[in-house]
Amino acid sequence: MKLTSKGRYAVTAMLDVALHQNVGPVCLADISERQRISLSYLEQLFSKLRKAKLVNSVRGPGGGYRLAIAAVDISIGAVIIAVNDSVIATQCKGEKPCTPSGRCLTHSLWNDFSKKMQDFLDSVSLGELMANSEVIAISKKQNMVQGLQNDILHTNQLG
Amino acid sequence: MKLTSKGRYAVTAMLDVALHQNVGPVCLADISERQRISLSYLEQLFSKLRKAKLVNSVRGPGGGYRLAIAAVDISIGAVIIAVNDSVIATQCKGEKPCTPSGRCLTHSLWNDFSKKMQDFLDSVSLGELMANSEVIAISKKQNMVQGLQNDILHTNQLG
DNA sequence: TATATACTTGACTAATTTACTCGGGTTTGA
DNA sequence: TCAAACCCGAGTAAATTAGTCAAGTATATA
Repeated sequence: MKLTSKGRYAVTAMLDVALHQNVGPVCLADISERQRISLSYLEQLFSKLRKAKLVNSVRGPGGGYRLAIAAVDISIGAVIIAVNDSVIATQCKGEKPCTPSGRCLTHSLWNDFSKKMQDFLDSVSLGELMANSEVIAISKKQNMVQGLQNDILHTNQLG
Repeated sequence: MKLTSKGRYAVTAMLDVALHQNVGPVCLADISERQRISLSYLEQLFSKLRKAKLVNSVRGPGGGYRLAIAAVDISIGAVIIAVNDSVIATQCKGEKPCTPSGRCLTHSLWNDFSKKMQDFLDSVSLGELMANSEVIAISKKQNMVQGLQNDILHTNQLG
């Protein structure tokens, strides 16, 4: 599992699709403009995302991409793995049985962590992020209204 | 937050120190041999780990590195950040107020995730990994003993 | 004090990956 | 038909990784 800006681009783009797909397929040109990612790079990323069955493509004018499944069913981990083709082969798999002086143990400890990491990334979905943000947005809005009301009250009391 | 093989090397090396420091400071040459990481590369990594106050160095013959604090107090996140000097500056920080058409929202969603990720990495410590592994090791040992006993019983019954 | 051990630092480099460009396709709605 | 959009592969500059080399400096110990 690798986590670089490539994965960030992919997740960002997927979030963009999730946010805009209610008005039909989302075309890459729009994502490119909104998220400032080069069109050709997006093409490469979406080629992989499509092969991973995370999005469906609609060709021709008015076409674009749609999520292949619900946003809540798409994990961040799946998106990141989809665009990082080379799976890191960390563990000393058979070739030379690892010096008994500690290498295997350290590797197995790293694998423990790697597994935890994977589980974590699989447990967070695009949909969850969006839902969280809605809650926060609503809460912020309420605070603003509250603040405004306080201001009005305050003004009234003073004036 | 970036997660590449550089971070893996750093965590692996720190685990090696944690596992061997009971017999005094651990020198880089030993880590290099056990974990198959080039000495010079380890020097670079430990220079950063030392600056991050995660290890202390002991110079001269018999010297090496020690954890600066207890293994349970060193998070994987801290180790990874220590060796990745360039913090990814994802968020559109002020420069141009982000097109209102969606960029800011997507970025803030990514930041939500990034925060979760950071919290997760901060929540796992070197010590925790080691403790887990001990439990697993003991359990494996018991299984082996059990298996051996079964073999003996079986042999006796047949012979 | 001499000396070997081991950390410290910085400059340099090959290999790899990332992020991107270019130039062509193909599909399809209007 | 035509233009919008996906599709595909080759190529490439920039960045990063992983590593080398060559000097140091500090210090335990003989």
